[in-house]
Amino acid sequence: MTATVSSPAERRRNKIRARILSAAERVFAREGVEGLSIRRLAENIDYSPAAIYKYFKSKDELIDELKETFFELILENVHRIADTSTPFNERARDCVATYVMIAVEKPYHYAAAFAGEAADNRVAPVDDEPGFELSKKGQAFNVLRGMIAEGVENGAFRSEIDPSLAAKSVWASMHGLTMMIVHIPSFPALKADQATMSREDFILFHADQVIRGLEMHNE
Amino acid sequence: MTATVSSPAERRRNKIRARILSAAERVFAREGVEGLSIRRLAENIDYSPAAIYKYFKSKDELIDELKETFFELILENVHRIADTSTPFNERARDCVATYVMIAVEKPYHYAAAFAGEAADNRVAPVDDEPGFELSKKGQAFNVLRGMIAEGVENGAFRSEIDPSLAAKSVWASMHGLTMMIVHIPSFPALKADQATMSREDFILFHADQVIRGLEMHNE
DNA sequence: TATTTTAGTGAACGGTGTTTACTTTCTGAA
DNA sequence: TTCAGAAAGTAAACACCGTTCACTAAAATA
Repeated sequence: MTATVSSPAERRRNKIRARILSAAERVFAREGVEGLSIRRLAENIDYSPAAIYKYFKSKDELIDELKETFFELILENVHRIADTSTPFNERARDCVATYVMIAVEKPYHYAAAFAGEAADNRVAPVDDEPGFELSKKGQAFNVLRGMIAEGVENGAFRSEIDPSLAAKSVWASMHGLTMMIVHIPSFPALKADQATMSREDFILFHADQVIRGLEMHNE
Repeated sequence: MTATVSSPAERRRNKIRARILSAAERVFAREGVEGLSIRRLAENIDYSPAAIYKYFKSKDELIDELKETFFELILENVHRIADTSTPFNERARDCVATYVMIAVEKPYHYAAAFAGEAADNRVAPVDDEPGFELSKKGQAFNVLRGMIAEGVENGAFRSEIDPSLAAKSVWASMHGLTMMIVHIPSFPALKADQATMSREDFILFHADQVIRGLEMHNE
C-alpha cells in the first residue's frame, strides 16, 4: 500500500531511530518515566545525549511513540476477542477483562498514556480532515462503542442506552480498575486484608459488574 | 481528648510547618507536582531551601500531608451523603457521584494521591497494632463497604455479593471516572464529538450504572 | 568536484531534590 | 545568671535532569 522506496540513508536513519526506541522501551518498561533519562538512554546506545534530539524533538515525543505502540497491542487483543463468536454477554465481558489484563502487563506504559494533560483523545475525524488518522486509543474506544451498540440492538442491553455515552462510562470503569492495579501492586488485596480472590478472577468479576450495569432489569 | 500542652517553642514550630504547608497547597492546587519545587516554595515563604528539611523529611512527605488533608475532605462529603435518609439506591448512587465530584475539584491532588507506587492502602489494622490509625483513604473505602453491606442485607443488591469485593470493584469504577476527568479536561466530551451531556449529569449516569451492576436481576 | 545537507559532539544553561558543614539563636538546668 | 546543648537557619556543594548552541566531520547532491 504505502510505497516505501526509501533511500539507503533513510533506511539507516530509521534503523537508528528504532534502536533508540527499543532501548527506551527496555528501560521504560522496567522503571517508567523516572528511570528513563535522555542521558542514560544515550549512554545505553553509545551516543551523546544531544544526538537523541536529531531523532526526536523531545523526551515527550519519544515516549509518545512508546505509548502508541503499546496501545496498538491492547487494540489488537481487544479486537481478537471482539471478533470471536462466543455468546454476546460473555464476549462483551471478556473484551473489558482483556483490556485490563493486557494493560496491566506494562504498568508504566499504561499510567504514562494517561498522565499527560491533553493527549490525543479524538474519537472521530472532524468532517473530512485530510490526513487524519485516529489514535490507537481512539480506535479501541470505537470497538467498545460498536460492541455496546450491538448489545442495544440485539436486546441484551437496555434500549434507552446511548452507546457513545455508555462506552465512556464502561471505559472509565475499565480504566479505573487498571489504574488501581497499576498503582497498588497488590490490588485487589489491600494491606492487612486477606486476598480472597486472584487478580484474574477479580478482573472478570469487575468486568461482569460493568456489563451488568448495561443489562435489562425486569423490575 | 489529646492533651495539647505544647510549649511555646512547639507551637511556634507548628505554625511555621503550617505556613509551609499552606504555601505548598496554594502552588500545588494550581500547578501540581511539576510546579511545586522546594526552591520555589522556600522563596515563597522567605526561607532557604534547606530550611524546609528541618520540617519535612522530603518533598514526598510534604506532599503526602497535602494528600491526606485532601482525602479528609472527600471522606467528610461522602459521609455526609451516606448519613442522609434518602431512599437507599439513590443514596448509594449519590455517594459514588459525590466522591467523583469532590475529587475532581482538585485534580492534581487526586492524581498525586494515586501516583506513588505503594502508598498506604490499608483497610484494617492487623490484629491489635498499637498506634494504628487508618488513612482517610482507607476510611472512605470502609464507608463504601458498609453501604454495600447494607444493600445486600436489605435486599437491594444481589445476595451472593461479597461487600468487600464489590466495594473494591465500585471503588475502581469511581476512581476510573475521576481519573478520566482529571487527565482529559474535556471529558466526557471527546475531541470532535459534540458533548451530549453535562459533566454532572454524566457523573450521575456513571454512578447509576455502577450501582445497577450490584442490583438484583430477575432473569 | 564543489556545495549543501545531515550526523554527531562537548560544553554550557538553568533547573531539580538533597546533604553537609557551619553559624546563630533559643531553651532548660545548675 | 550563666552555660552546655539543642534547635533553627543558611550558603555552598553534589549529582542529577532536559534542552540548546556552536561546532566539526561525514555523506549526499548538484
